[in-house]
Amino acid sequence: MSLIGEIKQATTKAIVHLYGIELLDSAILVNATKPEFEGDYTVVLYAFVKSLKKSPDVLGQELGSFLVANNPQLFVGFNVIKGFLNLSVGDSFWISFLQSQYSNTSYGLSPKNGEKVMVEYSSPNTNKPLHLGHLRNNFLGWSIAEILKANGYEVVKTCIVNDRGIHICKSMIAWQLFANGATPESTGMKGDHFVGEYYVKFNDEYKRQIEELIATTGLTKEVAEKQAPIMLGAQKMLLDWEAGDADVISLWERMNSWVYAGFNATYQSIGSDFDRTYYESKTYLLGKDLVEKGLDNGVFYQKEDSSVWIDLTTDGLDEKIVRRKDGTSVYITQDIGLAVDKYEEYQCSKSIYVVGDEQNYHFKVLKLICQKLGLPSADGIFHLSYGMVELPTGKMKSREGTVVDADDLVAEMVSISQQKTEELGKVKDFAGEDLTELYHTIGLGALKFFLLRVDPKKKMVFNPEESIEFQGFTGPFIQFIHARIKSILRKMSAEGVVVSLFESKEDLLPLEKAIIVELELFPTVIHDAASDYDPSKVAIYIYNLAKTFSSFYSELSIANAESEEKKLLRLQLAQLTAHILKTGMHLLGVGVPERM
RNA sequence: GGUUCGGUAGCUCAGCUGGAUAGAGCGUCAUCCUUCUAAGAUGAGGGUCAUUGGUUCGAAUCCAAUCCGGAUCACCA
Repeated sequence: MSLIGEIKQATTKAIVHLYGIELLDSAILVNATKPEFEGDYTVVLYAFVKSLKKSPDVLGQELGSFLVANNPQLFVGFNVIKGFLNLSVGDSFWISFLQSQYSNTSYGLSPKNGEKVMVEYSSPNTNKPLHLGHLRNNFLGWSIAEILKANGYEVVKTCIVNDRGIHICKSMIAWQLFANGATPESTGMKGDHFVGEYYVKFNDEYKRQIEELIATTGLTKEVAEKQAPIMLGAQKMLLDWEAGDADVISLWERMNSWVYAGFNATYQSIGSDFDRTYYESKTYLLGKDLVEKGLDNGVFYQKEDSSVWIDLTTDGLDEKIVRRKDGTSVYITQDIGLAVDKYEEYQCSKSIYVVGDEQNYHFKVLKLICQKLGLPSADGIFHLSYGMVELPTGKMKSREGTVVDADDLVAEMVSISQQKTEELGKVKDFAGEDLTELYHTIGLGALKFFLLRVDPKKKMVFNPEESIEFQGFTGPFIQFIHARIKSILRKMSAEGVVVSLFESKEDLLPLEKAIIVELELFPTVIHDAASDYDPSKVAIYIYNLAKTFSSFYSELSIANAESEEKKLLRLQLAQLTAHILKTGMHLLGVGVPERM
C-alpha cells in the first residue's frame, strides 16, 4: 500500500480508538506538507472537526500523539498549525523502503489480474498518409495499452483500417486518370504518400471541373458538385466495388497494398503495433442480423420507407438511423456488429476506443444502443476521447496545406536530434548504427513526450519550435538524466563498487529524502494513470523525479560521498531512479539511452 | 438553437473527490563547468485562476448565470 494510504488507515484507526467513530478512509484528506512547514504529510482536520465535536487544535494534539505513539515505524513527530496536523515520517522508514526496493526490477508493476481488455487505436484511412493527429492517437493508444499491462491487465491491441468507401475510390480514379501507370516503385515514393498524392489530385480536378461547369453551363455550385464527371466516376467505382467488379477490386487491392507498405514503415518507425487488425472491407456488412433482433424486441422501429431507427430522445439524444431504406447498414451498425465480433473473439471485459473527441456523440450512441440490445459487450465500451492537435496558427487544414505529415515530422525530429548531438559532441566514439539509433531514440522521444505530456482529453497546440526543444519539460531531458545515472553506475561498477545494502546510521539530507519521497509515489502514479486513462500523469511524474534527481546530482557527489554509507545510499537512490525513469518512459513508448 | 467540452503567468501546460502564501517548462535577467555528462544547476521577475453572484470556517476547484472559444446534432465514415 502507498504511504498515504497507510497514513489514512492509521488515522481512521486512531479516530475509532480515540472517539469511537468510524470514518471512511476517503473522508480523510492527507497531503504532502508544504515546504514552509515542518513535517512530511499533513492530515487536514477541518473535515471531521464537526462530527467529532472537538476544536482543531485539541483534535490535532490528541490524534498526533496517538499516531506517533502507535506507529513508531512511521512517525517520529508531529505539529499542529491551525487545522493542519503535520506528521514527520522518520528517516528509518524512508531508508528501509529504499533498501527493500532499490534492486526490484519490477517496482511499480502489478502482477496479472486475470482481466483482459482491448485497446483499439490508430485506425487509418487508406487514402492518405498519417499526420500529426494520427500521431497523438498512436502514441496514446500504445501508451494506454502499456500502462494497462503495467497494472496487470492482459491487453489486445487492435486497429480498424478504413480501407473502402468513397474516399478510397477518389484516389483510385485519380490514379487511373493521371498516373499513366506510375507506381511507388517507378517514382521512388513511399506508397502511402504516393496514393495520397492522387487523393489530392482528385480534389484539385474536382474543384476545376466544378468551376468549369459553373462557367460553361451556368449551373449552381451545388448542382455542379453533384455533376462533376470525376465525382460521378468515383461514385460509380464504389458501386462497382460493392458489386465485386474484378478490375476495380484488383486496382483497389493494388493501391491498398502500396499504402500498407507505407503504413508499415511508419508504424515500424514510431513503434505502433497491433495484435489484430480489422478491415472495414470485411466488417462493413456486419450488424445486419442485430437490426433484425432489435426490431423483434422493439428496441428499433421501422418507418414507412422501411428504414430502421432507434429513438434515443428519452436519453437526451436524437433519433438515429441504423439501417437505410435500401437495406444497407450505416456506420454505427457496422460498429455494433464489430463490437459483437470482437467480444466473441476475445471476451474482453473492457473495450477501449482511442478516437478523437469529434466522435463523442457517436460513441455515446454506440454504447447506448449496445446496452439497449442487451449485448454482453455493451457496458465495457469506453471511448478514450482525445482532443484535436492544433497549430499555433489554428487547425490543420488539408485544403490549406497546413497538415503536418507524420513521416516528415519524425524525420525532422531525428535530424534535429542529430544536429544537437553533434554540436555537443559527447558520443564521438559511437559506431554508425548506434548513432542512428540514438538520434531516433532522442528525436522520436522528444515528439512522443511532447504529445503525451498533456491531458489527452484536452485539445493541444503543437508549436513546432517548442516541440523540438530538448530542454526543460521534455523527453530528452529525462533521457539525459537517465544517461547520467547510468554513467555513474558504470563508473562505480568499473571501480568494483557494488550497489548493496548498508547499515544506516546517518540522517538523510533534504535532497536525499526528497528523491525517496518521490520514488515511493511511482506505483500510485501508474495506478492513477490507468484509472484515468491518462499517460500525462506518468510523463509529469517522471519529469519531476528527473528534475529532483538533477538538483540532487549537482549538489551531492555519489562517487565522492562523505562516507561509505552515503555512497551506497546514493547509489541505491540513483539505481532506483534510473529504473523508474526507464520504466516510466517505456510506458510512454520512449526509450532511454545508456549514453547521450 | 439543443447537447457537450474548455477559458489558470507573455506562450505551452499542471493543479480541479474544496484546505496553509496557485506551480512547472519555454522566453527575459543574473550567477555557476580544474570536481560523477552544462541536453545541467541556482536565483530574480512574471497571476483580477474569463466575469458576476451563491454555498462555507475555507473556492482556481462545487452550484447558477453571463461572456468568449471548440466539438457535435447526416440515409458520411
